[in-house]
Amino acid sequence: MDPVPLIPETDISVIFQVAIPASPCYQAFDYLPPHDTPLDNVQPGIRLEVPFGTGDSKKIAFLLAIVKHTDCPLSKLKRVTRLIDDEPLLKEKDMQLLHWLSQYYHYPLGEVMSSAFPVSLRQGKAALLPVKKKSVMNKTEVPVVSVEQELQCNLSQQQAINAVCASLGQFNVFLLEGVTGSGKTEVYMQIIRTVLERGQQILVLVPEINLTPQLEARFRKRFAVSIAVSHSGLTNRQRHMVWMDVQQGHSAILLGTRSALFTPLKNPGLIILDEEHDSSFKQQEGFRFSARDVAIVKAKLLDVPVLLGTATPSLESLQNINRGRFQWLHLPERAGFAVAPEVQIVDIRNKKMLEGLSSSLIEQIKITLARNEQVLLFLNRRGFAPTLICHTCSWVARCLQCDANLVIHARQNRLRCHHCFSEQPLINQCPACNTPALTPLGLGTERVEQVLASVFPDKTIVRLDLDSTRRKGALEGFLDKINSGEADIILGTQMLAKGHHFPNVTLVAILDVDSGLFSVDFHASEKLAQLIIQVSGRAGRAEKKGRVLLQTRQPDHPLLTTLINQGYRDFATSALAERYAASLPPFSFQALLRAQATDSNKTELFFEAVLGLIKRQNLTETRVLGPIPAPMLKKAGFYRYQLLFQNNNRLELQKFLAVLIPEMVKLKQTAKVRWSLDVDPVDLY
DNA sequence: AGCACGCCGACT
DNA sequence: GTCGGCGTGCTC
Repeated sequence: MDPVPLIPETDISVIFQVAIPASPCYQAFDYLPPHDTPLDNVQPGIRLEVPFGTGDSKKIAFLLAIVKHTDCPLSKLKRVTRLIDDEPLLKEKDMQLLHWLSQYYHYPLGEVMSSAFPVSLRQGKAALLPVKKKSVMNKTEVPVVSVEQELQCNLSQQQAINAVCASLGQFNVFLLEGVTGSGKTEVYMQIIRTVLERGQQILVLVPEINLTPQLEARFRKRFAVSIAVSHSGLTNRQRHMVWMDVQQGHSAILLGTRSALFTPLKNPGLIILDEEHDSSFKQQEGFRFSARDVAIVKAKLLDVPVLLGTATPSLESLQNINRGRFQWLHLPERAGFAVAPEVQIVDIRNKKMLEGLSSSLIEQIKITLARNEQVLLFLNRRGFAPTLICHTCSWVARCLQCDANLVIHARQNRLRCHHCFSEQPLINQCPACNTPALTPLGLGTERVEQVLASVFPDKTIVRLDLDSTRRKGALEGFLDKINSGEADIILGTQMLAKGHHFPNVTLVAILDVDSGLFSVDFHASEKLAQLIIQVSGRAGRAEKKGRVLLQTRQPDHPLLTTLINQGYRDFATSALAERYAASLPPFSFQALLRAQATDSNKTELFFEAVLGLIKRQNLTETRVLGPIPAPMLKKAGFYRYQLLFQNNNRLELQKFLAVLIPEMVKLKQTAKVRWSLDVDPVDLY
């Protein structure tokens, strides 16, 4: 046998180009190959350990390519310490996706790669292979035993299934628009069955962790295949195992939240993204990607169809349908016997209110409870009251770290800031004028719970918000209470709006619609309309007809009247027309540069330097708006400002950022602030 | 981001 | 005399 060829010490004709997660480092780094290691089977996508920086500190790096030369002075070249993987954990297509992500979001490649791996693999732990089972990807033995019978589909469901199934094996984006209760999940499952029969894997993404259990349960009931579930609730080891399991092709279905998107699929056949309009798909810190947009890019790379499902399509997706880029699939009616709820505006101007509840709402609650049906009340503000005020001297409890009021949490006797972690005991005496009585102003879920308890003393009330569900298992307990019929009135925030199926709820009320009507962010009306429709969708999902009440002081607001009289699609059409007239997304493209520092002078100097750079580079094609202070200027002790970039052409905006960001990183003012770039921001403030 | 180098004020 | 402040610059 031939001796293994060793790379002589002096031979620099082999250079390892690697990506290292070392935050602001955008460039690849060059290394000499490791000692005494045959290179015949070394492929891009493997992990390496490399010396990096001063001392003997080591980093886990990712091999990008093996090249023949380097621009780096030879004296600087260090040697790779060791190869961690024998075989690449990522295939070429996976690597291509990561390269695209780094370029599009202008985020360092090393960090992007790092975020694609579970923590233990990031840290360089060995890739544990799950026990070798027979791969379910083996076409010859399809284990698709439907445990549960498929439901009979109506014509539009069947058309949707046929359209996607006809496209298997090639890229296509489908938008499945169906009201709550129209049977989207059945459509997903029948398509999934066909993909399983082809011996391929399915990636199913949901916006948040709470939505995984019910979908998982339905999949398990239907399919006798290995199903992997991945979300932030798993331990590092569990995540590692799930990741490897899917990578090895041992699980046929991967169900998860946005981070599951990066798990490499051995044999991908379909990507499903449920509730595509949901802004939780946008990562709001660090690497700010949109899981919806990335899912589409990934599907394109993999040559598989991607199916986006929702009752309330995002304006971007509707525009993509209008332009013929997405194929529209529509489920116009509710499946089975369910009928659409009746939506009604409750004008609360000059009405006597009982802690946020109008008399007509209380009347409706009574009628509903008398019929032994459940009531769901939505208020997007947790705590007892958002303000504590002194009526003598008008002192207000403020957070010292933020430009915000402290929220009263009566249960725990605390005043809390919802924007930083600060909190303090609840006080009764005004610290400014010593008046021995302070007044809680405004409404939170705790306060509404209290008034409900006094109006309906013999009824069971369940409050679902971040505070009440913090304890592990608490949410499941509440959901059981609701589903068993023990709960009469369900009261809660955001988390009620999403996906949960409460068949006995027939009355839904939104206590304060107005808080969403007058925002400075142009996305707000779209989000409010989606929220109203989603919350309304909780009403009357079974045979019982539902009723929805919207309490407002703006009963003639066009958003509400259009939405209620003409429906979501008409609202969306007029909202798109407004966006077009104002050249706003999806008719233009934006990126938001945020910066914050404890010393506001530093952010000022930073943006001054950025503007100077833009001028020097003569980057005139792209509109530059600002910098402006964030609406909450001071948060957690940091002063925050932002600069908005906008261009009608996505590519032009990308070119602009591609010049600006690498130059900006080199400015000395940049190092003095915490900054972030948000491409396609959904939260402008 | 970390980490080291480097040049100016109050201490044993 | 020196310990350490953080401003600046680099990481193959």
